[in-house]
Amino acid sequence: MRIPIQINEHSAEPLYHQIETQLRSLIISGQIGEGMLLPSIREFASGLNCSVITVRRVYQDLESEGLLRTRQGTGTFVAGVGDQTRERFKRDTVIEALEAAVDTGLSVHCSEEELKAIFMEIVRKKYHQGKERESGGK
Amino acid sequence: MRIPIQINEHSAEPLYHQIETQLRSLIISGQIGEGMLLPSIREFASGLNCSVITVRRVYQDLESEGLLRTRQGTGTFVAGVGDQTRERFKRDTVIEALEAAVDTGLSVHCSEEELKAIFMEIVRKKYHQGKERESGGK
Amino acid sequence: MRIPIQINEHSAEPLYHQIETQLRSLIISGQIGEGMLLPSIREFASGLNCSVITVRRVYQDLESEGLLRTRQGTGTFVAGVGDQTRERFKRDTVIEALEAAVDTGLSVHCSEEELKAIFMEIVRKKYHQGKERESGGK
Amino acid sequence: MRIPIQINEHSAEPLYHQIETQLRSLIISGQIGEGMLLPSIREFASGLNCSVITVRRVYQDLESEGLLRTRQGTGTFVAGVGDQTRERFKRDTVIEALEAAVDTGLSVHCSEEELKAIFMEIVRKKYHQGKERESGGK
DNA sequence: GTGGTCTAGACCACC
DNA sequence: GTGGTCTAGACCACG
Repeated sequence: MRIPIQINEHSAEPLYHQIETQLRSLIISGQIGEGMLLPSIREFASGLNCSVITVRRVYQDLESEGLLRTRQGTGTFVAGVGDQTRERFKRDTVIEALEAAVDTGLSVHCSEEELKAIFMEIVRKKYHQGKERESGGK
Repeated sequence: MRIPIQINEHSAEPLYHQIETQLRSLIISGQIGEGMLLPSIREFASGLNCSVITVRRVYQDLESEGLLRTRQGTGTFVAGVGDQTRERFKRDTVIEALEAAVDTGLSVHCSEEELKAIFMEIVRKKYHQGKERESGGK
Repeated sequence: MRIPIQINEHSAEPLYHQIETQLRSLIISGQIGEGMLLPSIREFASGLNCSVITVRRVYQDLESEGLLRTRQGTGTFVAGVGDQTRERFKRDTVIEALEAAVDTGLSVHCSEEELKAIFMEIVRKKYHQGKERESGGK
Repeated sequence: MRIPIQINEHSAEPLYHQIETQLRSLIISGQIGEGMLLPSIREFASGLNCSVITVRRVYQDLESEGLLRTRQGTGTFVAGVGDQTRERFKRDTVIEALEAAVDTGLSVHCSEEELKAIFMEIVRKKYHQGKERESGGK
């Protein structure tokens, strides 16, 4: 299976962290289903054009979070995530991200109205964009 | 003049970066006015309980962004940025923060409605909180 | 790879600035090609007989100019700048240098004819010198 | 007498050095004639909006070069500069400036033809501009 | 007094 | 191995 991960070379964010964040999202949002076999470390690393050490670290970290399970000689699988856990995680993730953004707005003294207006515009753009792409793909 | 900077010792965010971010906010939000003389690097460092080198780096970085101007033997000043530039700077900062948050929402397949609801709740809480504090302070 | 940098110990020009200027020239003149891996800061510092901090500063400054790109744990690379950008960069550098020289001529009331004559003589000498050295080297 | 000095606040060049360079040019090019009384340190400093210490340093430096002469209680005068000295100085100054510019051209691998073309253009612009201004002033 | 430069050395995170 | 951060401390140049 092909795992859709986007690497941003120019970001200051460490490679392993970019991969972890995205893979975690894919698992928890259910886009990579429970029990599914992930690519081998070498295969994944080659696909991402990065070091095997980096992928190994990602698998280890997510395993220690309980999201993955490794079976010697067999491979790495997606562990079971309860619906309740999934929902709570999604919500927590979103809340954290939005709070950070609102804090930024507050720090530069952006008015409540302006912040809301900009937010609505961005949501409209990004969610609409996605729908168009889906429709286009049919 | 006393510059209100909050340092979080336990954060993974580098010291110099915390200071930079906050000082940048103070400048572009206009809370530190154009032409104002900032504390000397030694004085500031002592106040923040950090090395002079760290403060120097902050001043240097913000100077290379065009927000500060320093003259040897004289001190470091807030550079003159037009209101227009400041507004653009402010808007860009907010847009960037909100886009990151909405991207996060998209990545975990959060619905548009849920995202908006959570956002409104957070804004209400944070902006209201501020007002209460202001009223309480009177 | 060996980077040819000449340090002048006795100059009033700061060390880091000498290195920056020369390294910038090597990059924008295309002598160090796009994507090339530069020496590690420790290696470079040892070769230049200076502190790692000084080299680090050079790499950092050139990165903020967009000429270099560095990734933690991997190294520092020459950033991809288009030929167009490089040409503009080159031309700007030369124009700036020549304008400063002509301004000097004007400030001491040197006549247009004399200035041109001296310029031609210097160009002839320096460009010819270079060619002789190349021929001599064969 | 009003001494025409232009200070560039944004330059990294130290204040005293900017003043020295320009005053030296004015004296050696003969625009401030031999024996002329310069403004008092305080007066000059006030006119330039800088510290008296800075002007004092300028006068001292130029005096030690033999270009100025200070008489206790009387003031600072322009010392005599022989025509020969004046001519040699002018020439040396111009040569030094042009050599630096040509070196820059060489360092970025600018071709001889291009360098000459850019130079001619700049000379034409700057010398012509001056003449126009003179004519316009009449 | 101010900022500007450079050093040696430490510890951490990343690959 | 790589770069990233931070420290203490020195010395110089500027105003």
